[in-house]
Amino acid sequence: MSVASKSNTKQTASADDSPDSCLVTKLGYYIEVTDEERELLASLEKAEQPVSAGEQIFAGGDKNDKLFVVKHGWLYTCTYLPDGGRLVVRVYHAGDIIGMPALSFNHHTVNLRAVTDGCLCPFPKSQLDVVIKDAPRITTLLLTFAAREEAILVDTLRATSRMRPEARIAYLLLSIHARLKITNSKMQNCFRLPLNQTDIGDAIGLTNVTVSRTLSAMEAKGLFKRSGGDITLLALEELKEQCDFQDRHASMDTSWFPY
Amino acid sequence: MSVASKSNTKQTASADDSPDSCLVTKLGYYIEVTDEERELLASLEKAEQPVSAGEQIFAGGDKNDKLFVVKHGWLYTCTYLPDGGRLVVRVYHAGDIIGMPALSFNHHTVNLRAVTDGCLCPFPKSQLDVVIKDAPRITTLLLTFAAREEAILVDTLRATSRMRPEARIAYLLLSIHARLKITNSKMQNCFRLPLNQTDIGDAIGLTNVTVSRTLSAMEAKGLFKRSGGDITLLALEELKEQCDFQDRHASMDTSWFPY
DNA sequence: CGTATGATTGAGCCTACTCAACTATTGTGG
DNA sequence: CCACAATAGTTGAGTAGGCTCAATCATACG
Repeated sequence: MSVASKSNTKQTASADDSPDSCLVTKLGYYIEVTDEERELLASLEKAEQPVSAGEQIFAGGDKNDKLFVVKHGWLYTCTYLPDGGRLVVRVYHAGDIIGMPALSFNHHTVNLRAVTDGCLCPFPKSQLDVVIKDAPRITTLLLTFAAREEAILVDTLRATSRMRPEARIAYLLLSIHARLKITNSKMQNCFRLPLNQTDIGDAIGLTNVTVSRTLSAMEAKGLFKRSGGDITLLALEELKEQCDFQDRHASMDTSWFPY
Repeated sequence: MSVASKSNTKQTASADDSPDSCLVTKLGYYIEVTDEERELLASLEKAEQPVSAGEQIFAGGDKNDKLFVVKHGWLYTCTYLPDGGRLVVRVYHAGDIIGMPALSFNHHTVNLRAVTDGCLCPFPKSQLDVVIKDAPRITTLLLTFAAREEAILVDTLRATSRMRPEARIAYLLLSIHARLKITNSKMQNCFRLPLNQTDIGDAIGLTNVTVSRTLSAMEAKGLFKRSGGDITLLALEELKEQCDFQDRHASMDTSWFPY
């Protein structure tokens, strides 16, 4: 599961960093990564671009020729509705690759904004070529990741468009929790949630008012505890049941992978 | 755009068939397909499995080791909510590959049901290996397709979770229209829509009652015309504006592809 | 300490839902 | 070819849940 650390990068800024490259940590959760593959992946993380809380990194419509590996920090992509409403599409953490959905387009389809200070590693789309030609296992994993995001987005659609506010909140908390656990093996049921209630609402189709009321009601029931910006999930099973939650991150069928 | 036809397959059952393999027709819309690639793709369509209207092909939870190419017919994937509600996730037509979102899982995440009589070509997941190892351009295209589905699903989420009934209907009609145009170059603004109003409602988060009222209101406005199961879009621009529609199918950035 | 941002709480409203009856269409067997 | 059944679509009336608007309270930061 975990990967022997041998890199000498010097980032220590955030709790969700690992001594190894974040990308390797994440991919290494699912497959064994060879030294050649490790080197190939490291080449995607050569450039560094620090970002600060609240900063917009790109906007929908901007020219789009790069992808980004998240080194640390929280970010989200969002899109605006004709009526001015906003939809938070996806929250990104260390080890995530940002930009895949727009691979096929010349221009970005969403806006990217940093929630906290952080660091991105931009690399050109065309650098995927090297991976595709030289590293079939990594390619397969990337394809599988992209396909999996579809399944996750369907879960989001299910929760966001058809469930009660309580269930939507439960879904959001559990999905963030499940994502964080992959690159943060020591994490238990407590994590920092740097989103405000408007962000949360925009992610699950509620107003900040309903989010506030619902969070209070759920906390009163003892489903979780808030303190500062931290969330502690107290009744995991009940939360899961409430929104019919499936963890799409914990395991993966790699039996059909090449080699 | 279109591909020189040279195959001698014998299907003529449905209007959306082409003399070439459906998969080649679809991929060939975006890149030039070489003869070797064509042969590789044909090997994915060797097996045939006829399906009849209403039939359930697999259910969520079933063992999942295959993908399917749609040869002809309409199908959809759907999932059920804890309260018994149903969500139609995606409609599939000739040339589509079914099952990508579940690539990473041992078990299906959704149910697959045939809307009309049709024909599927099942092939094992592991057959993707050959593509990944031998056909980097096809691999890139598959990766790009998977990533694009994410962008499309975000559009769906935007419409389904946050727009008025009229806009949702507009979105559904336009997205089906955009998909059909790819493998059906002669199609204009008229197409057969074999979904009933309950299916439509389950696809965009409305009840059949609201779908009925909304369809009637939109038809009265002259946005489209219904007759039998056929839909003719009369005011494309107005429909597009109503739901802020982006055609994710018509074009694709292939500039960064290998070779 | 003052300001800005974020969270909470209350009151009233609006839209799509539910429930229910009815009409239209399609398909099948006598 | 017609009669009947089953499925699909339409229409009306009443309801409820989350939204809007708005005021107040809490927290963080310079």
